[in-house]
Amino acid sequence: MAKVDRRIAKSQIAIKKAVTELMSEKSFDDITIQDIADRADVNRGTIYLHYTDKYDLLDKMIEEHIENLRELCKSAAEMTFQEGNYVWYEYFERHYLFFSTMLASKGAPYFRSRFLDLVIEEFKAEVDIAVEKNKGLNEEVILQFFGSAVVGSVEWWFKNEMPLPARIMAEQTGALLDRNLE
Amino acid sequence: MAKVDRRIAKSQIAIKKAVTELMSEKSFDDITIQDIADRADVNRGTIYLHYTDKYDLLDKMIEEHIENLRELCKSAAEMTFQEGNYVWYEYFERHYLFFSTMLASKGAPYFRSRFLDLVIEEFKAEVDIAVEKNKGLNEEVILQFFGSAVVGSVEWWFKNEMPLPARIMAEQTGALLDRNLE
DNA sequence: CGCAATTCGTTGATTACTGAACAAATCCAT
DNA sequence: ATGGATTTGTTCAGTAATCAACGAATTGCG
Repeated sequence: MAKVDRRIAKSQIAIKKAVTELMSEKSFDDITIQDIADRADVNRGTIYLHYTDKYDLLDKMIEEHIENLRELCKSAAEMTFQEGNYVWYEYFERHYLFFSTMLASKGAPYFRSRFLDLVIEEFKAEVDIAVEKNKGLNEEVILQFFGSAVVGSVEWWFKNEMPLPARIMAEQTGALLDRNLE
Repeated sequence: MAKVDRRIAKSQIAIKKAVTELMSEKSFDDITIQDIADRADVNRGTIYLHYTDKYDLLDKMIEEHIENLRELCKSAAEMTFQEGNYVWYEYFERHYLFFSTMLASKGAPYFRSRFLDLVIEEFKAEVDIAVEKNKGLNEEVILQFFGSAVVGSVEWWFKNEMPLPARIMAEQTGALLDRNLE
């Protein structure tokens, strides 16, 4: 991909970091563009250079993480669910503040459904393969069932401040998936 | 003071941080301008906008810290040595990486003498006051004696990875100074 | 030593960011 | 609801940083 000007990269990183931090402190509705600019140490106008408003900014942050998770799936295509899950949980851990605020705060309920959509989408190929294990079951039901299970597990993990190591979470939820879908 | 463009502030902070980090990893002589630019995530040319070369850069970093310590002395003018020392030790702690590499590494022996000069300079006023305690003693000797003592204590503290809390160091060296100069 | 490779310091054209200002929209207490 | 204050989104001229390129100076290896 064409490499971006490092000034753009730095500005956007600072802005996104600022939003994540602010969302862990107060509701998204109460965050002003000026708040974000101050926290990011960036001129208010700079934000408008990259995003039309704060909703667009949050959308792009969400889409970026969703896209990154999708990319991780590609590289994990040949793995078992246990191994593949671990790649995801490492990513969650690395972006702890973002995911915990996104899944915990009421400010961004949209993220949860966006996240669920991705999980289901990534499951589709696997379910096709595991036909004999699930004969007589409706595919949509299977996808919703296990998709919700995965999302709920991640939510529980963040809301309880990661009581188990990522490795363990990945192994256990991975085992449950392997047993049913592999 | 006239507020500086935040782009300038950010660039200079990134550059100085990069130098400090690199100096803790290798000798100053082995650090190239490109190294600094890479670490600071800044174009190589940007460094030349602010500094003539890496020696000028290091000089300005040193002078800035010396000046900050001098400022701290002003605000601590009415304190005892114990209290005033604590203000210094808090500053040392906050800039741990800089001071430990500057006092430990062979790359910047100049800093030590610059630091000693400052300590002696700041002691001068106090020694004038404490004449009766030190009658019969040459002022230059007193200044060198206690200046070296302070610098040596700080060096020991950093070289041994701060074995005592800043608070204790400040109290104990402060007590020794109060006993002799106050 | 001699030569290749790296680093240096500088240049010029381009782009991103800045700060200040503005009218319009929104918020909020009375 | 009304008026004052804040926030928004946009504009503009000015400045800093970018990237690519350059010859000159240094380094380091065979």
